[in-house]
Amino acid sequence: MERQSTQRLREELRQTKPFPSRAQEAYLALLRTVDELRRRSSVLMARHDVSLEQYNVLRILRGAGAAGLPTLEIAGRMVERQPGVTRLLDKLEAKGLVDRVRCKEDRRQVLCTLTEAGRTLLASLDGPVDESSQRSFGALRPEALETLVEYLDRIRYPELYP
Amino acid sequence: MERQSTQRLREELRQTKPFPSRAQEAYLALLRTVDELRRRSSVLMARHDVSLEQYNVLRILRGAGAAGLPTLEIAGRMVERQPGVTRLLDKLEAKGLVDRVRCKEDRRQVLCTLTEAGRTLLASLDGPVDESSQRSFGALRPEALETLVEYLDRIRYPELYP
DNA sequence: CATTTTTACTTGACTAGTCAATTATTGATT
DNA sequence: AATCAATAATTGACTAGTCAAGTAAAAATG
Repeated sequence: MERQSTQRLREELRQTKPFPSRAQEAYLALLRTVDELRRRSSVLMARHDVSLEQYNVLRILRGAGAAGLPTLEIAGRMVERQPGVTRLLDKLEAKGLVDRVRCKEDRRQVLCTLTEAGRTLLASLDGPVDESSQRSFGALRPEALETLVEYLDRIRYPELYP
Repeated sequence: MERQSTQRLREELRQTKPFPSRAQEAYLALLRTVDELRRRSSVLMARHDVSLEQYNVLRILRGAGAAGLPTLEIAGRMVERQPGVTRLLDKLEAKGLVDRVRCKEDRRQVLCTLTEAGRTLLASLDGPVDESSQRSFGALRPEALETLVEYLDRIRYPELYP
């Protein structure tokens, strides 16, 4: 089990030396896994001429409903920083997938909403995305998935788990 | 018909629950965790004016020893594609951390080796990197780390775990 | 009120990554 | 040997992300 996966990771990296520590082995496995997952879903998005990151923005906006969301709020729900989100929105607006309107109540904010085109594009991606996700995570039982999420939480917030 | 109603149901779930499925929750947790880990180590590298990616190239070269490695071989041990590695090497060579010499036996290849400066820089990062890694993964017991690596392996190779 | 501080977003200058096309060299095939 | 295919690396044109600095509007303060 463990020995097997260590072996495979070593082969994958074509590395002869053992890992300096288990922690670093886990770190590399994390990087590789996320990269692989990104690649798998990017293929789906590419067919609709949006990037994975643009897709994530669209999905957040759909979750927010008709009221829309200000830019900073979108950034808060993503991994990226504000400037990156502004630039993503620039592109999405140019493609007609998102509307941006300066908020009447607070003219500093810019409210972003999905256009009809954006909603349609998202809808056509729902099936494929879900299938791909099931394919990737299907090898883990629900309890394993739960454990995985807990472990990842611990890594992100080590101070909460002494 | 059937398809539409499941879609509607899914959308309803999305509004009430934060995650449409455990798989997607795990996916997001993975993205966030890797991003956080990248940030933590980037701070260390930044003090020596190299990026995390440049550091990874240096470490691979150290692992390869005095013989050095051709560009494509470095790329093979990383997450990135060749063009990205060429550009990373451009910057590392400009900083005097890496030497590049066209290989005598096969003039298509370019052999890359660490310079003394590169070796010194790496050495001074060893301690901090290991500490940071222990801090991040310290919240997981060794058995948990093993399990984590195994789960990640399953995600990358779902077909091997039916 | 006028002034300062904070907030929301944008822009500039960078690093980094991708795919597709290009160059140089090696190897294989008539 | 002349040609054609494969391989190694690079370059071009893109997307995306970062920090730091700038703009504009709202809130807080004196």
